[in-house]
Amino acid sequence: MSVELWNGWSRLGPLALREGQTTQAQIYATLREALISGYFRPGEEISLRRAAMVMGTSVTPVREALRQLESDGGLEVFGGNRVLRVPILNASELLDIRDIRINLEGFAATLAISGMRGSRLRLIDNACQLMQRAADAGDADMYLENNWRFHSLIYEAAGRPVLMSMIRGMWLRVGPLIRTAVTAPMHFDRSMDSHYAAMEALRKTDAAALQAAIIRDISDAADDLSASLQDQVRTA
Amino acid sequence: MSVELWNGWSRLGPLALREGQTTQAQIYATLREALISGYFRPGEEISLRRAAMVMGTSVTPVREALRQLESDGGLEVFGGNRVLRVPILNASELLDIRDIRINLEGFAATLAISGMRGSRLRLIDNACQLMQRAADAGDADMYLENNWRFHSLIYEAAGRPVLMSMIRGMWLRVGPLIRTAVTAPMHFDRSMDSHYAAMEALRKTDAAALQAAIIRDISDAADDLSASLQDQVRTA
DNA sequence: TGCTTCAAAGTGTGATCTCGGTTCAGCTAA
DNA sequence: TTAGCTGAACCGAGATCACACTTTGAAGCA
Repeated sequence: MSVELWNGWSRLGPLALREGQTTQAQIYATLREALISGYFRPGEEISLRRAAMVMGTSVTPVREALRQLESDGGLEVFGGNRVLRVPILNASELLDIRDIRINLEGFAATLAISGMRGSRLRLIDNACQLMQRAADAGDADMYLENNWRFHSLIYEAAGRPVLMSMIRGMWLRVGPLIRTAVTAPMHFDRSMDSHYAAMEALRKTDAAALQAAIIRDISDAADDLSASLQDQVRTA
Repeated sequence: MSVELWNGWSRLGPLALREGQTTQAQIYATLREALISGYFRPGEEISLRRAAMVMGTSVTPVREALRQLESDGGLEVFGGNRVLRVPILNASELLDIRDIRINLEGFAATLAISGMRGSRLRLIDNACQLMQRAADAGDADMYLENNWRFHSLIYEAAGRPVLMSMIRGMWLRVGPLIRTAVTAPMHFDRSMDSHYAAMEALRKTDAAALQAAIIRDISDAADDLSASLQDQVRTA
């Protein structure tokens, strides 16, 4: 196991133990955020013992957290040794996920309009501006963070917790790929076009237009993800 | 803890250890099927040690299986003691789940037409007939078993594993309620109407008609579930 | 009779240990 | 030089134990 493969852990550290939450829940939340943010590369292996060492706990809570992530599709077992790794998606799985996202996030968008308040709209607008700034500066970290914030703020307005958790599950699966997708030519520009269209639809409280903008964003992203899939195979 | 609450376990027994599968995976699969089939009532508590005793294993694999089910929404933590129990859904969660099902299962239905083969169609027809027979005999167990088989056979024809797993997750959440829903007046008749409509659409390879039949089935079931929700609150 | 108290039983959580298996570097022998 | 072997290191899986906490029910008191 080369150290280079473990760069995902370099952004993480020992757990800052908070009361009222189980260790397992904190590890799960930490790793899920890391996966959505693309800290781990597709194919990167996650070892129980090493993870426990980084987190400063025993393997027991780590195991349960990783098992949960496996159940969510954020990790997969690999090889005869049953090592857990970040899934390497193929084209058909990507298509599968894209269509689910179009259905669920498109539906959430139509519901979001009626649940939209001024304060939330300002937060969404803020996230949109920060994305633009990140795109101008070429800051992928800042861009991805605010991209998730932008979308989740919209979907949360739908007031559907179960729907929200399913959407989050989809982002967990594509997270590790997104970081490579943003390097696609013109990705920022095309993506921001959809985001501005969504903002306009939100201001006009036009549910159909918002849904269309969201669906276009997902479709464009899926195209770039497919392209980065080729790179991934080529460099593997 | 009264023994009466534990009737869900009476249908389960010690694990028949199969090779090539981890104990944890077998426990998870067993309990998920039991939940989908409605063996456990909403609010029923699941204890690690008791479950381990029934399964004939230690608590470790049971713990991971239950944690996974909690992550899927099939179980929830309850009270200060963090006991796991079968979730008691409220009306808004039911609405949330219904709409997700309409989106995902409706979408899967449209895809299923092109992936349909004669052999699969015969299996679906068989499940439909068994459902009718169970409805005539008032056999809820047999009805529910073939209901899930009927629907899953259709959705699997879409050839979308991720979509399929998300649909299964939704059934896991409503499973414990369905058993009480089938006692609703005319439930069998209305449900079988939709099923026959689906069969006809399958034979005509009419995607739109199949989608409409599935959506109607889900909507009707949701109405009966809401009604059974009232009973649940009243008897609690 | 009704209330408080307290101990026993039950709960999940996390750490530790053993086990069987895989992986891989380094050595031996052809 | 290379094919094959070997042993150390590492992996996850599962059992067991200690611990803190909650629940519960019966005893004891007002």
